[in-house]
Amino acid sequence: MRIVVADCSVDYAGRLSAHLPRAKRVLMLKNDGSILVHSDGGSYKPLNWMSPPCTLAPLEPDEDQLAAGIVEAWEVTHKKTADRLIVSIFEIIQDSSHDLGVDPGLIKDGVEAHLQELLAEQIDRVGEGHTLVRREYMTPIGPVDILARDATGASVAIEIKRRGEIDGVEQLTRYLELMNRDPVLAPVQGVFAAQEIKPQARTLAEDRGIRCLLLDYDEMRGMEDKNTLF
Amino acid sequence: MRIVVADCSVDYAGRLSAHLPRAKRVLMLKNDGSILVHSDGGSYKPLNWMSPPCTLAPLEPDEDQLAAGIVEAWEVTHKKTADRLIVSIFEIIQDSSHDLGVDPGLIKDGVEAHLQELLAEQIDRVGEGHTLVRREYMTPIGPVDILARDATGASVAIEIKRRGEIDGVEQLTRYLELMNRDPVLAPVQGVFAAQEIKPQARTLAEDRGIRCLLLDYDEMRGMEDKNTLF
DNA sequence: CCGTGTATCTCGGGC
DNA sequence: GCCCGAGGTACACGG
Repeated sequence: MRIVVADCSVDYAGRLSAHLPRAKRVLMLKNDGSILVHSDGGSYKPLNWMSPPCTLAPLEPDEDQLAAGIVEAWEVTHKKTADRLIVSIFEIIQDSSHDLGVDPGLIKDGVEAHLQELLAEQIDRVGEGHTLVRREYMTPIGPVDILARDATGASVAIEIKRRGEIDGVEQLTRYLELMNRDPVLAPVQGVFAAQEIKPQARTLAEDRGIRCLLLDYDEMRGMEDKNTLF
Repeated sequence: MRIVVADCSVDYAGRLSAHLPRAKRVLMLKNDGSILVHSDGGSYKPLNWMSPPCTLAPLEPDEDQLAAGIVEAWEVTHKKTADRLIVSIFEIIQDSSHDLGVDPGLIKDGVEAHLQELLAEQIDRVGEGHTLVRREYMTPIGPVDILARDATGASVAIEIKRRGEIDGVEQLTRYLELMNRDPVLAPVQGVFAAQEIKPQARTLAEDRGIRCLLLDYDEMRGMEDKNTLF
């Protein structure tokens, strides 16, 4: 990792063309050849960047550039696409390098995948006597989160969201339409399960005959603990 | 802007909980109080971060932490949500500050709007004998990108995307449903035009009788150049 | 202020 | 490898 603070301008050509006028910025050069150009504002997104895999090479400034005050220039090119980023440096204010080693990486906890896992284990939360057929049941337009059967053996397609909004109801509707054409599955009942269901989503779902199910994450996790600890 | 290279561990609690085990990393502290935690890999996204508006305050390490080798700790709290990020520092390897000033910002040359403009000019790409009615044809639920007529005079509604995905098909479907209720327009044929159409989107579109049209941006731009240069 | 649509999205998982 | 869904999405633009 090399960190350079410099007065510079930047030009990018790839999916779009973009230009950064001359200003003081922080350039972060990672070991994989990638580069981030950060200013003192914005959020975590750099003003401009090049994602790996890419290579950084020095460019020889021509006479015009030297006359304009450019003391150094870098060309960062992507290895697979034609993306190109050029940093023109007017002054280097700080330049330091550090060996950071390989990062152990982020450990995350508590997302949608976990909800799906829990509901698959506790499928009777969908209704008494329900049984799991499989998670991520594939259809030509994407995977249904959970396919189950109710006590009578009828198919139940379950879409799980952390926050249930209209998009999720649309998604489930598409699956249901397709699955109901399959004589082996039809008729398929839809269940929209989420930790929180927006009123508009609930209205739309119920209007389409889709059942809504609120999930209590803490309670479900508690159940799991009970199952695993004893 | 303060840049700290340090041996540290990080804990985050907010929408999710996350933990970064002890390792050498780069900490970028922006003037608005926000912080980015970067490693030497990944892309422009930090391992962890806090977006503005937020405040950074030093935490006094307790005995256990001091015994564990923590020499300093920071608490970064979001001003509106309950998000909290804690950086525990075992060793500071480098610490520097710079006044970067306000950045003039990125100047983009877009592509998205240009596609619509080009297709309106080259409307026969939709089909022989097609004529443009108008761009951004307003409906009660939003503007259709292009309304045209085919060689027989029948209405054609065109939705344009750079990348055609399922959402775009849904959007066009809603427009078509509405427009087909208007006796002046009906029947309206749907055309889903994009530089790239995902298989699932194509499947859904064709299932709904919507025609898919691949757009070649370079070719279309080339046509335009020919028109404008000579 | 909030919703909507886009993104050089990034990131992870399945096939 | 591609394709797809999710995101602490971020971000601009419109109402």
